Amino acid sequence: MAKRQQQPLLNLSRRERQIIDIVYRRGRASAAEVREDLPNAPSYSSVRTLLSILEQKGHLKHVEEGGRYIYSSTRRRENVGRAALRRVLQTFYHGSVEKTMAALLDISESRLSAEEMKRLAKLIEEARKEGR
Amino acid sequence: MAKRQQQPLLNLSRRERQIIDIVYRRGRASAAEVREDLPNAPSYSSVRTLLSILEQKGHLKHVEEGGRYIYSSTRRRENVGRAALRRVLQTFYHGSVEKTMAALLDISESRLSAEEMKRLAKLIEEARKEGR
DNA sequence: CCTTGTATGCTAAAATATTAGCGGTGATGG
DNA sequence: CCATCACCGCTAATATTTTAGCATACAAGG
Repeated sequence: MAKRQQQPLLNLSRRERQIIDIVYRRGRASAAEVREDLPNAPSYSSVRTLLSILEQKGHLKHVEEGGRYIYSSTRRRENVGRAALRRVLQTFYHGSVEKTMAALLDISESRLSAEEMKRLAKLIEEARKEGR
Repeated sequence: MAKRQQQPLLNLSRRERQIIDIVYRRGRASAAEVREDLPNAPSYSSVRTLLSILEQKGHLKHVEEGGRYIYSSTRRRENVGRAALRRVLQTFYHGSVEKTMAALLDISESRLSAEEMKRLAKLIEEARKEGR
């Protein structure tokens, strides 16, 4: 039974994916900036082509700014982030939030300040109350 | 400045990615099972070709079982999961564990039992102590 | 022992993705 | 006013991905 195609992002080609990733990471970017971040960057011309395609497919939009195009996503970063998170959750952690969180804490231990920890604890506490 | 290619998984084609995703999700799978989960599933034959390619590239391995091949990943699910999590963290949440966690709690609120919440709180508490 | 169903390997065609070249435009500054 | 620079749109060649067909093997059932 073929699944429905709920995730347009999962249907992108390799380059398209790399590029859209860069745009999300940066928030907004020109063709030149995208190119800077691309592994094995192709010609400037190629990057522009891909950007056009992504725009045509509805993933990106652009505004002209000082004569050049600045691209950004058409979808809310927030939503796409959640979808990506959900995917990781399902694919690698059997849907277990607990396991995912443990992993998350783990990969970032050194970077977490006491202050952040505190806020995290609070987040959990709140979710706990709400869930009741 | 072109970045180094640290993530072999980011270099896969569309179908390859979809397939490897399925294998991770299932843990292990036959060609027929993979095909079941593929959106817009191509022929059985095509799926097998892709599986061979992925094996050749070193992403998958197989064992014969009752006359057919059962595929699984060559890399530890754990490690790949973390890499994926790191990517989401960077791409959508500016590297903020706190924000990521908030989102994680958010997408799953209904699914979280009180028991789980408790364990989560404990996890945070422990990380907190360790981090001191 | 033959037929059927389910697999595999190998091969090649068809479809898509990827790349880059060319011509044109507008801004800048000598 | 002209040369240069940094863009963009359009087009087309090249490379890769994706698909499926065909020959074969092996096990199970009649």
